[in-house]
Amino acid sequence: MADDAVVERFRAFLRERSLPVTSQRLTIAGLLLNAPGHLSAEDVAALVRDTGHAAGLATVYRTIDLLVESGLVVERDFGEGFRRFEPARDVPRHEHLLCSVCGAVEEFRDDRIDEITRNIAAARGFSRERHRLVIHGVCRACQRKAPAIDRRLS
Amino acid sequence: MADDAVVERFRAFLRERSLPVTSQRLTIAGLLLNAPGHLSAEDVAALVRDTGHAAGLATVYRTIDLLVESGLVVERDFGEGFRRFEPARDVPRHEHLLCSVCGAVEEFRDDRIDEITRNIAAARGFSRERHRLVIHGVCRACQRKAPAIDRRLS
DNA sequence: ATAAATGCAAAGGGTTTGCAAAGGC
DNA sequence: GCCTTTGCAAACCCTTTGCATTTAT
Repeated sequence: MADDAVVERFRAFLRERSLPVTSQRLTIAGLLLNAPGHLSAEDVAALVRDTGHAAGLATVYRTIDLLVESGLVVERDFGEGFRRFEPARDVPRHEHLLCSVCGAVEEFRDDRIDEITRNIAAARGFSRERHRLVIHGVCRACQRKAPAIDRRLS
Repeated sequence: MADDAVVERFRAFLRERSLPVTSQRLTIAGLLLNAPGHLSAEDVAALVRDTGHAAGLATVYRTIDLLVESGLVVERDFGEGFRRFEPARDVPRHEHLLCSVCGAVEEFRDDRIDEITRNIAAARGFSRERHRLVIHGVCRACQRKAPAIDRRLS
């Protein structure tokens, strides 16, 4: 995993910038770039530890910054009080559903959103850079568990 | 302003809960509920000071919590690292445009967004609570100033 | 050898909380 | 008078930064 295609692209990015290719950077990149997505910085740090590697939290943050600058990772803010990061591979214009019970994130894509936001922005004389749409709710799995809890509480 | 209709509703909310009606609470409610919208907690605290009143920042936060619980104020998170609050009066389902230069917030409404998110959630077995759509870009006013800056930088 | 990255701990911004003093009911 | 709020400062969470040490080039 430390030498797969997407990590190679990060390595190339570092070389272009004449930045040292350190083992921490490769470890973090290898894990985050191949993760299923939507990890917090702490999640990444935990992954590093769990795979038997070592990297301080500050280094995780600093490496994530580089991955974002390289365009290989994108930053997400779901209003949870912390940021999440996902590999750019998945990015081509998708939106998110966030489960308010378990924090799970699902993705969806709908071209109408893009078109609508484009039109709205144009009508307001707004130069649109991007948009963020998040649907908050309860995922299927948590709904199955929820009724029992509701009964207990009421 | 301290005794307008919407502040009366807050007063009623406090009474229902048997909570003391303090001058700080009325001041904060009167200012926030009648504000043009999208204020941070610090904005509210500054408003309090600027109108010759006094209330500690902690009290501002605590009172905002009550206003949110009462449903008279809604909380917004535009990913700026802090939260904003707006009177619920404006809320009937609107979305936001956020200027990434000056931080100005504009609102718009589009019923298709609601319908689309409803359908997406249903298709995923997601019980939808709400959604948040923010268009990030540069507002008309900032675009007028930007070209000069661009030239200066390049 | 040089310049940069690392790790740790301290600082930072927004927000919350503990506790003595003040105030509504 | 009892119970809650208030104000202040300390604590808190996530993130960034300063600095001595280690590492890539």
